[in-house]
Amino acid sequence: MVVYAAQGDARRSMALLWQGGAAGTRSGPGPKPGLSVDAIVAAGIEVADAEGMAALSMRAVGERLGRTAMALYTYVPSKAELLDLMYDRVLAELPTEYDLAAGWRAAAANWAEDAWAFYLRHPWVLQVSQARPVLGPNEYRMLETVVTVLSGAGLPAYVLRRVVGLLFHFVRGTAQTVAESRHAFTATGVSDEDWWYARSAVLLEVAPDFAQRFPTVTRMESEGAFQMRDETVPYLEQEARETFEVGLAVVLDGIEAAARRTCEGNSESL
Amino acid sequence: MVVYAAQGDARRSMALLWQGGAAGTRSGPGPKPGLSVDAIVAAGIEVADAEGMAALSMRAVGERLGRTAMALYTYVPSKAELLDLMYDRVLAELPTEYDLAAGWRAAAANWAEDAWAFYLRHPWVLQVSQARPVLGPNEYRMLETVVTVLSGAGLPAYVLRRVVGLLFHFVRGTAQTVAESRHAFTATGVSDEDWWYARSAVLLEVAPDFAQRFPTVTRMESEGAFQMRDETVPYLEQEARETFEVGLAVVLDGIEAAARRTCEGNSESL
DNA sequence: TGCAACTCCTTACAGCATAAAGTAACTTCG
DNA sequence: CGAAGTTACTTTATGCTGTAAGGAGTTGCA
Repeated sequence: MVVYAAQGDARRSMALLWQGGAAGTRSGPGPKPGLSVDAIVAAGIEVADAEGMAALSMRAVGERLGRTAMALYTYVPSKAELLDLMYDRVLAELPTEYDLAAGWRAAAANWAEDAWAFYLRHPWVLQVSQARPVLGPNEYRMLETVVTVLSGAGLPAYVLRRVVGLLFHFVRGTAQTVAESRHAFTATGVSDEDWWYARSAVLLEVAPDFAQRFPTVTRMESEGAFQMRDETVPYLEQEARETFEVGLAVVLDGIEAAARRTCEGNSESL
Repeated sequence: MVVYAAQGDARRSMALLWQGGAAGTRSGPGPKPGLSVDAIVAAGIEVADAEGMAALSMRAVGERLGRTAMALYTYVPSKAELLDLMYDRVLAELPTEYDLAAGWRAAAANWAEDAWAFYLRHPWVLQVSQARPVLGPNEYRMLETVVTVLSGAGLPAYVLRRVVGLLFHFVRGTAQTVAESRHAFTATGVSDEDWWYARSAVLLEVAPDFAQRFPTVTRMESEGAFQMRDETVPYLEQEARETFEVGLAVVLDGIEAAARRTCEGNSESL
């Protein structure tokens, strides 16, 4: 389930994002507002954190506030705008200050670690589409942070801009695997171990020639066999964690290599 | 919209995946089957290719075959299993042979290019969850291909396994940006250019202090400004394409660095 | 000729976003 | 002080979704 940014009235959504719910309190006729944009956004985040993106419905958010779904439409133009606001609000949690004294590489690793933890705290954020982004203040704040950290590598602006994308895709992708693994557990009640055990047994039955058909995979699986580090953390989650750690090192190595090439003066020889 | 793999009867789904719809033709009482698993899977792929994952409904697939939605349940246990079959079937399109004579790096770049094109031909594939994977024959075939190609780098199995994950996350992530950008266009009719033009105008109104608040981003945007290469390809799509190209080079550099460290004998010093 | 098996259809249900219309509360103006 | 106008919120309704339940019609074998 990918959820797309609101494509309606740009002026209204951007005002909600950048100027908060109200630009000055209202004082006209009619009953006093019992809700606020802020309260609705907060309730939306609570629902999404607790039950996931699929459970985020206008009914659910309204219910949490003691209202019907339709009551929310007084404050928020549509579900898409509500999600934009939730997304930008929750991004405020991310730190912005990273010590560059120990080098950009350590700072970048720390940022990636914080972002990873953030995505796992709010896994629904991974389902917000990245094309045609929300363009809220906290999205730019996060971007400013990453760009500042990676600027230390001394890449030309052209490369820097794309490397930021690479880092985002990588962190989001690995975090998503963990998020989906957790979702599968809560949805089915079957642990990663039990799932894998059952599946691989059936796999052997159904494809007895597996090792002949896929020799390289078979060899890698046996030689690079996974070592359980922590019995309390599910199998697939530990795998994803190691992909994150090893992959991050590889990505940072790659950035260093690109920077080195820049210094040697032939930054365009990709 | 992430769609998860079927979690039902493992034996039945795996048999469908590995042994085709029927293990031997049926010859008992009752009317002759008018459909087949193959035909249903093909129709599903057609729907998903043409209208996207969100439009893939049992009703839509049935309609394409001149049946009702419920007719499909005679052949396929549920929508989740149908999607597993669609996923594995469509993966058969990917090439498996890459010439390693020119080095693993060129082969890996070629594979990434083919995978990127594949994902953009079938963007709905990007919405199939990667945790608790489908485990079909073509998924393993693709994995075998990638592992074979990357084996050329001489990484230890432990690292190789994780690097495969990195490469997948990266290719899928960049392709997804393009897929979502295209989706946004067909869904709204607004081009990337028009969208960005309208949004950035409002952004200036609503955040006049943008350059002070986000100086590093502002500097990167102006220095690394995007140069339109091809007027016929949308803006965000060209951006994503460049992230793919630059990012791929960085990732392959990183793999080379990891391999070099391995040769020097301290592969674990990440 | 029955009977069992099988394909396929109709109907039904709960849940989704949101349009439209109605009710009640509140301020302001005459 | 009462009417008018504005606003908060509710109810109702529409067309989607996956799939459970039950029924109709077709076929092969006893």
